[in-house]
Amino acid sequence: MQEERRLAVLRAIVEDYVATEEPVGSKALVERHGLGVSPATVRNDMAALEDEGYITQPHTSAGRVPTDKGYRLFVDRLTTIKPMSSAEKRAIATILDGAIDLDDVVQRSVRLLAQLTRQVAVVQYPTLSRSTVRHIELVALAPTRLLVVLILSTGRVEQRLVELGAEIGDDELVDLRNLVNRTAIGEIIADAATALRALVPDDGGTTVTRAVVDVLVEAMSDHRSDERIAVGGAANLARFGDSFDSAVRPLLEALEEHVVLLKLLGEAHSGELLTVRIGHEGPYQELSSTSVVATGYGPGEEAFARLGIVGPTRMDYPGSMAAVRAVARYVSRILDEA
Amino acid sequence: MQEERRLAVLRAIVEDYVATEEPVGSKALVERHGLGVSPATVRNDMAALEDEGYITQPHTSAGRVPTDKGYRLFVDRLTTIKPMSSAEKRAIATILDGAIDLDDVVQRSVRLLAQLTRQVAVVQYPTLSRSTVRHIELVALAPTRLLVVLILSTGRVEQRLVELGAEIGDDELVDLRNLVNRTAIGEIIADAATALRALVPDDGGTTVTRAVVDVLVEAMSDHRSDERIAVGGAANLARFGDSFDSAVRPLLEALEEHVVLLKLLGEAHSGELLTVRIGHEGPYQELSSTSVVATGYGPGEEAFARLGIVGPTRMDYPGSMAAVRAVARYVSRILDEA
DNA sequence: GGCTGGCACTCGAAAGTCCTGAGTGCCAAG
DNA sequence: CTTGGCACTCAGGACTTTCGAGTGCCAGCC
Repeated sequence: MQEERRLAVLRAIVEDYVATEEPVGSKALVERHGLGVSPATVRNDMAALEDEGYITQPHTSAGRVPTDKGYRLFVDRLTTIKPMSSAEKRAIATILDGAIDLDDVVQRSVRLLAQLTRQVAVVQYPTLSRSTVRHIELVALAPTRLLVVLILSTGRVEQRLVELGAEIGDDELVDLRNLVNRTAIGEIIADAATALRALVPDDGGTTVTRAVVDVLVEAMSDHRSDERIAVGGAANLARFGDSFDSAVRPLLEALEEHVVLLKLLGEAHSGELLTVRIGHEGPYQELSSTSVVATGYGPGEEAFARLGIVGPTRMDYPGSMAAVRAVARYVSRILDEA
Repeated sequence: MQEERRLAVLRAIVEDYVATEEPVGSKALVERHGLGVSPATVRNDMAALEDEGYITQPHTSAGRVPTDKGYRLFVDRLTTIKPMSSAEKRAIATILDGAIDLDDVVQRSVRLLAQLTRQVAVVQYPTLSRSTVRHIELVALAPTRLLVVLILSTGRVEQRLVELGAEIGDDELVDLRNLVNRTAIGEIIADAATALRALVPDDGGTTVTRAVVDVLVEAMSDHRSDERIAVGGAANLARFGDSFDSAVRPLLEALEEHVVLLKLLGEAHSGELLTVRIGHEGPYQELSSTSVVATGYGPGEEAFARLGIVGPTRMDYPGSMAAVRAVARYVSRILDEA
């Protein structure tokens, strides 16, 4: 039972610290939370918690502050993700349902997430890798130049300009269009790419076909789009006027490094597991005072991309986790329907 | 001649202040710049400049700082835009020539501009309004559902999902595709929209045609894309650790308000005029300590979108102006070729 | 054994004080 | 018009003092 109270104390410390941004002392603690014991008792507990590494004192005579380990425990054992209010749910639904295409869904999600959590939100665009080919369109812009449009099952549209080495006639164009579509439609892009490549013998084939196939294969294996992300809510960083150098500056710099952000979000696994990475647990030393709350999303069981929020270690974890999870679910549902 | 020297003094003050971020005094001024007079003389000039409102003292006994009016004069009369070094020119060329499509051009421009100026860069996506229809594609996703793809002369691709009220057969689809393409291709989108609308009599027409036309017209008149912009280099704001509240915070907040940024960039006029808006000259009071250097860009003589940088009033105007102009020219040239 | 009140102690933050030097304005002389 | 000289101002840094929130520990109590 003392054990239980200690955890209660830790929870109280985390909650107060997150709320006030100031080290919390024993007296304030008993006043604000109704733990039925005296400050002295709490002090003993705090000493114990400190020994175990869950909290520290910034300086000798000040209140306690949770350590990364403390937050970890808080997240793992003391948090029940509070469900979103029905008003919030409705807001999510209305905002996301208004989206007109995939890009719009992503952009709306970012804004939404940033607003809900008042943190920096990051959403990865769905990756190509698991999507199938829905349609390929060839548009003649000039006798020797084509616009190749690749439409995928996720709604993503990739477009490329091709300079053919030679002229192409209308009939030829129709034939080619039929050919590539027959070959690729319905296939997962990896398979589509190999099938297309097989159309062109190693030694030759017509220059035109070769050019078009090359560009399609390139577009399909282009992992640039795997790395595309949308970022929003940078303005929320302004709230952390204090701790500017330690927390805001490095984060601000990281925000433009999409590779870094991707790594922070983590790998997209299947299943919908919510990941919380606290401070030093992350891969970047400079970001040791920022945490990441992220999860995968995608239609059905597949998680083909991730989304989440990035903020200071001192953040409202339950709230953030709830928001991230809720938005991910909604986005997944929308992708399901599409 | 005293008049001339006074301007020299103003220029020296601006340059020093921009470089050092500290109020500049008479003594330091004569030392660092080779004006062949004594500090006392400079002091007289400074007093005069202050009377006329070009500079002020932050407090009684400190150096002088340029006012917005001072910067204005500096930009208008004391600045010759220094041409970019050939190395810089080459860098611009290589980076922008590597772009694969319109979006990529815009995104690369933003990064480039941010790097060159070490400020926040903003690039508006080319507006729809002056572009023509290159091709319209209809893809059947399901018997009652179409993907409508609208390809414009700028390389922009707009896509919409349409729920038809009824099923559509293959032949019907081909006919419809031909019809809309015949009607719209080559037209400026405004004209294309009216022409398309004329296809459907007010009282009826087939539901399918009506649905497709509606969505096309909507896509063509969708001014959402007029408001699309790319932002980059927010990390550069981190350099202004001082003056955080006055300069960085409001700007950081504005960065997400694309409407605000668009207004800052200004209207796209034709011609390539470089606009500099200093501090309070801008439309937003909260941004009274930020300046904007922007210009229009676009193929040929038409400026159909704008790009520029946003930063503190205390910025390197000649350098920023040179970079903005150079990037705009290059982007325009690329659009010319495409 | 655990909880509590009491008490001496620590030490950061805020407020007060002093001092220095960069910078100014003005004046009389060149 | 320029210059050297001079008295004056005042923000910012260094130093000191004060204040109080918070702590650790101990002896007594349940």
